[in-house]
Amino acid sequence: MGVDERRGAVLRAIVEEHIQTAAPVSSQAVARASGLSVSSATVRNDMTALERDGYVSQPHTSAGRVPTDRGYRYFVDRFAEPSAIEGLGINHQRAVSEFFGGTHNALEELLHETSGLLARITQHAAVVVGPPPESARVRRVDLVPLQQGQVLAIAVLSNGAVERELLAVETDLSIESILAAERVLASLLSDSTLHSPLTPSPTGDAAIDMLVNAAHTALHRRAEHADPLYVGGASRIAQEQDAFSTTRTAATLIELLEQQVVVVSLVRDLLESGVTVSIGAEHSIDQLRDCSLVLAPYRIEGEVAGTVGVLGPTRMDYQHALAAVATVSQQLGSLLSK
Amino acid sequence: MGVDERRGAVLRAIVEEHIQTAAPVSSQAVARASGLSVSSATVRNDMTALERDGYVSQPHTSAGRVPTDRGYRYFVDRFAEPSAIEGLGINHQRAVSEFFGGTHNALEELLHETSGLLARITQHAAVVVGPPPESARVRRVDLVPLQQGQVLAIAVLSNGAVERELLAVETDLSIESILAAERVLASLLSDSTLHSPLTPSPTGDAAIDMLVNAAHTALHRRAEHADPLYVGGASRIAQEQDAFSTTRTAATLIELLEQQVVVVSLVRDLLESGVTVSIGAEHSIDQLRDCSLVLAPYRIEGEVAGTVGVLGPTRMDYQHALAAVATVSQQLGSLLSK
DNA sequence: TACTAGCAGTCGAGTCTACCGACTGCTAAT
DNA sequence: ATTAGCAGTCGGTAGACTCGACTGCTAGTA
Repeated sequence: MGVDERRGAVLRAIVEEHIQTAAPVSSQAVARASGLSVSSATVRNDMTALERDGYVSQPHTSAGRVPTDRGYRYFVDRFAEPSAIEGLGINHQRAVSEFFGGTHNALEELLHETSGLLARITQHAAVVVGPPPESARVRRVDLVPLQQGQVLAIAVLSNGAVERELLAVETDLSIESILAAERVLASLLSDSTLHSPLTPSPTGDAAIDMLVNAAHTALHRRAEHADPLYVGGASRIAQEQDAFSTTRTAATLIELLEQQVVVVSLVRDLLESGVTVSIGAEHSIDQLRDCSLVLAPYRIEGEVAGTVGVLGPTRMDYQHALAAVATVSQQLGSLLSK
Repeated sequence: MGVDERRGAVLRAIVEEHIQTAAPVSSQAVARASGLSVSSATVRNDMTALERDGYVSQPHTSAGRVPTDRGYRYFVDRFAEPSAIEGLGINHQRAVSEFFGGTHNALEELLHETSGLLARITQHAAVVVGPPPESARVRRVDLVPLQQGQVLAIAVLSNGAVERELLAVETDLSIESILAAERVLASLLSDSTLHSPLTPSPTGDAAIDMLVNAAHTALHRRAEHADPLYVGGASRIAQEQDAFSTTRTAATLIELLEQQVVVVSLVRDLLESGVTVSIGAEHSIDQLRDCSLVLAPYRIEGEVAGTVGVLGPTRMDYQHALAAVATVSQQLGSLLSK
């Protein structure tokens, strides 16, 4: 076995040990657990080399080594990815099967529950990005008068999502005008996407045209909103005392998840550049400096429709997280394709 | 000034001081800040009496006094309630006005944003319980076929809420049958509540009847679900380091909010017995032992429709919280009544 | 050249002590 | 009834000390 190969094994042992114990890993522990038959002194030499190259670091002089972001990165690229699918225990596999085998409700609820499932099996916070509204076709458009001067515009999409916008209208608008506008919108939008650039053609009746336009732009605008995000198990973040030093950082993280938009765009950016695991400060969101994000896109009828992901401390079980997101995304995709 | 009156003033000073400083309050501090012109020795005598009666307690022998749940209770009943509405600063009042003056979307989004507003001005977690589905009348029923064998049943309610249920149907169901079922449901449910005990009368066509029944029971069941809960500012809980000793308890609290059901029924129970402020262990939810809950129902056209509330540590600014929930609930109610 | 054994050095963490200061409770005086 | 003053209690902090878990280095070995 060459030196480089052994150093990889040492790094691997350091990462695996550190994931388990959360403490700096000593040369002795590596010599004992790595399966290599070398002395701790040799391991120490390798460790100094690994430290020189930036894969591990020392909290203080007389302590063991802790992996750096770079160390985790090497570990994930080299050791974790291949066996992703098998890495899920039988219990978790069964939980996933039961979940997707059971009955579910409309899209939004399903996605929300999926985030809960992922959080449960990984013990970390989980996110699910829903399919963007423009990916589905309009199946139905309703204009429902609620009170004087208020009309609710509703679009039912082919994936089961429902988009709504509340419109303010003139109070003397007749039921007949609303029905007429509804018909115009239905013929305009049916089987196209909300995002489609069609413009309504005037009917001649100004009141109807105004309502049609208002509803059309409102629904159109909604389709351009950020994709919907579902967060599960945010409370796990507060449990990870050791990883997120101050409670302040934990609170900041939870707040970030509440705001949604930052996370959604980060997830999108990462996947667009083909990244499925983002470790520590690799991305540019300062508040997520101490976190890793493990992602897997899910496909509906072959097309990428959304993403499931796990958000945990950099010191997380990547094998397990990768296996979890892979399994869940695959099952979710096939359920939604059905 | 009688002795009892002075003791009340001492208790009041202790509570107010403790709310500000989060530390045990000494007799000196009370003598200085209470506005009473008595010596600290007199205050000490009153403090022992207050302790004997269970209003305050001493963390250890040589420390100041801390209010007990009972102390807070006396404070809230005696000093806080009267001036509730005025207790909101001008900045917060403006924030509320701006919020309710702006435009909003369909009901669910409005309620969610309201919880965020309340969290922002109180600096605590906030909850909003939405109007129960059965309180609104059905304005529209849709049966939208999504894919082979799937029909989405949608009910639009008069308050702008939309209830959905996904139905599994036989794959060879014709569009005409679905439309026929939709008509039956529409005439059955229109202008009644989802909760209404009407039963559909058979049409003679078995396929149609089956679909009608499935949709009807599904929507009916949904109306019996717990009322919807919107949580804002859950991250504030993690920020309150001193109040929730371990991070464990903070995590438990956030988890409780995620689960929704416990909180919803607690809020309902409290309001039904006329309680608007629940302090510490007064209620029976063990995880909320160190929390207080400040509630205010909001009314839509005179009828109680839901609740807004603030969830914080027992050591919270009750004056401010009461003012905040009072103002927000009032404004929310009048917006929804409009 | 590659590895190992062993020793000296470093530093964090835990323990013990002493001390300071912030309180209270009590008593005697007003 | 109130107050001033004093003695007593106890938590928190700082310093000294020890323990032990590491590493880095050097000299020796295959």
